[in-house]
Formats: sequence, C-alpha cells, structure tokens
Amino acid sequence: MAWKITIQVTSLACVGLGGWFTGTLMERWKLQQNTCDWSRVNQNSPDNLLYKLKRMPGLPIFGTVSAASSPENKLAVLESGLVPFESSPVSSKPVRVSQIMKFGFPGLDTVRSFDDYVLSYDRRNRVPHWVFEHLTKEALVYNESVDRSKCEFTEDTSMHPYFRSLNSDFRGSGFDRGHMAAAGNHRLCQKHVDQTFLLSNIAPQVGVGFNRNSWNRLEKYVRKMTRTYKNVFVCTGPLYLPRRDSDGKMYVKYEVIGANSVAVPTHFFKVIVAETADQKLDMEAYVMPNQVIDNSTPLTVFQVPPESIERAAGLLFFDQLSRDKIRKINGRESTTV
DNA sequence: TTTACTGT
Repeated sequence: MAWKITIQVTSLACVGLGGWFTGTLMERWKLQQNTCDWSRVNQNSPDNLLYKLKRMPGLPIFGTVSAASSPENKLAVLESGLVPFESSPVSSKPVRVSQIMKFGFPGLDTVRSFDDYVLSYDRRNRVPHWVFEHLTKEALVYNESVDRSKCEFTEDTSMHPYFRSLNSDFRGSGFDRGHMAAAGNHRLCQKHVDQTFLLSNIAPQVGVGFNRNSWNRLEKYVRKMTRTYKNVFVCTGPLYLPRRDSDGKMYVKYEVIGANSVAVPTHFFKVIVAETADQKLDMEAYVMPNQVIDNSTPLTVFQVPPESIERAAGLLFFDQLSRDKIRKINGRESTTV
C-alpha cells in the first residue's frame, strides 16, 4: 500500500523523473541515518525517507503549489491518505511543506521548498520575495549539537547564475547578509540551520541598529509567541516602498550592491498567524524600515494592517484562511468587516 | 541569546 501511495505521489509531481525517483528510493536507508527526528516534534510525522528530495528547479515538489492553491485540492491532499502516518514510508518532506504552507502560498514565483521552510525568489532583485516558516516550541528546544558558527553563507546553485547573489556582492557593501528565514528558527538539526544560509534566503540589511538589534528583537518576539500559541506561521520578506521626492512626485528608490546588483530593500515585513491549542487564530503584521532603529522603540510601533503589506508586496497572505476566523489583528479583536 | 561584520 505504501508503495502505491508513493507511486501516486510520484505521478503528481515527478512525471518524467522516474529514474531520479528510483535513485532516491534506493537511498532510503542511507538517508534515514542522517535525518532529523521529526517524531520528536510531531507524532504524525514519519521518519524521513525521501529526505534528499532535492530541490528541483522550478518543480513544485509533490505538487504542493498547485495542491495547496485551491481549498478543494488542499483538502484532497490532506484527506487523501497522502499524508502518511507513522508507519508509512512516504516522505515527511511533502508533509512538512503542507504543514508550513497550511494557509496558502502568498505568490508562486520561483518557489523552493527546504526541509523546514519554503521560499519564493525574486530573480530580478536577487533576494527573496517571501519565506514561510512554521514554528512550535517543541521544534525550538535548545539542541547543543546544532552550531550556527559551523554555517557558511553559500550561493544557491538551484538558481540560474544570472540571478544568484554571491558573497562577493555583500563584501565591503556595509550591509549584513540578513536572513529572511531566521537561523534561530531552525535549530532542530544542523541540516535545517545550514539551509537557512543559502544566499537565496538572504537580503542586504543594515547591520548595527537593524539586523543585529530591532529586527532581531522582532525575530525573537516571534519565537516567543510559541510559548503561548501551539502553532506560529510567519511570512517574511522585503519591501520597496515609494517615497516622495523633492519634486513632489513619488519614486521607488533603492540601492543595489555588488557585481550582481543585489537590491537593498527599503523595508522588511513579517506577517504572523498564531494558532492556539483550541484553533483560535490571531494575526500580527509588521513593517520595519531597513535603517538604524532606536532599540527602545516598541515593536508595536511597526504594526500595520496586513493588507497594506499585501498591496505593497503584491502578495496575498493566508489566502486559504477566511478572515472571519481570525480573532485578533495586531492585538485588537477583529470586527466583522 | 542571537545577530553578524572586518581584519588577520
């Protein structure tokens, strides 16, 4: 039965990749030795098998993109038995992706799914459009075997060379290589934290006063939300906001750095949906300027209506979630629209 | 604690 399911999974996303898939299956045991123990954090997760389901450029793995894009299809995926139980040898990776993307994809441009986060890449600006993460307190428990200092920023070879950012673009620029999916959110195992150091997950950020201070405060606050919420879903990305110039007209102006002209976003956003144990949903949305911010500034100063980010970024957040299911937005009881 | 640089 498990094999039948596996074949169904294959046919969904991997038509014409039979040889690759067979090879992947052959690696099963090898992979099992070297994977994270998801069962520690999710009893419904099986041991990982197709763990090395490599990022296939342009390929929405397991049809996750199309599958989750419509509510019907998403339900079908969740209820079809393709979501495996502990005894099933079906990969946990597609399951993990559907967990992370439970509320829908904000956009569909150049999507990559990693073991613990999902990313959409902006090839023109050579930074992410958005990254999506799912945090729980169980997955954030301190793991002494995970060492951030072993990590190196690495170019993402799944992107065409024209569109990659390189370490040389950042060197001497004065900007930090700022994580969108934060390293500190993926401490379950070394492989997960390593994957956050791919340069496709990085955008130029002001270091002292922003990335290392207020933006870091916001990231820590999101992690802290897992103390009171069972599930925390967070989408993070850059913004390029217009500004009025001296001629009175509005312009979008941003610096680009390095030989690859990596864009320096004017702002960054986070949109968070936090779910209580009894499925109550609270939403928070933040926009912070990519500049030195006084460390005493309360994070609430940066709260904005979520739809203002959607309009500015060209994205739709939590599209699969009807807004009347949301209890609070930015701490306020949401009133019926 | 986590964020990350430059200079050696």
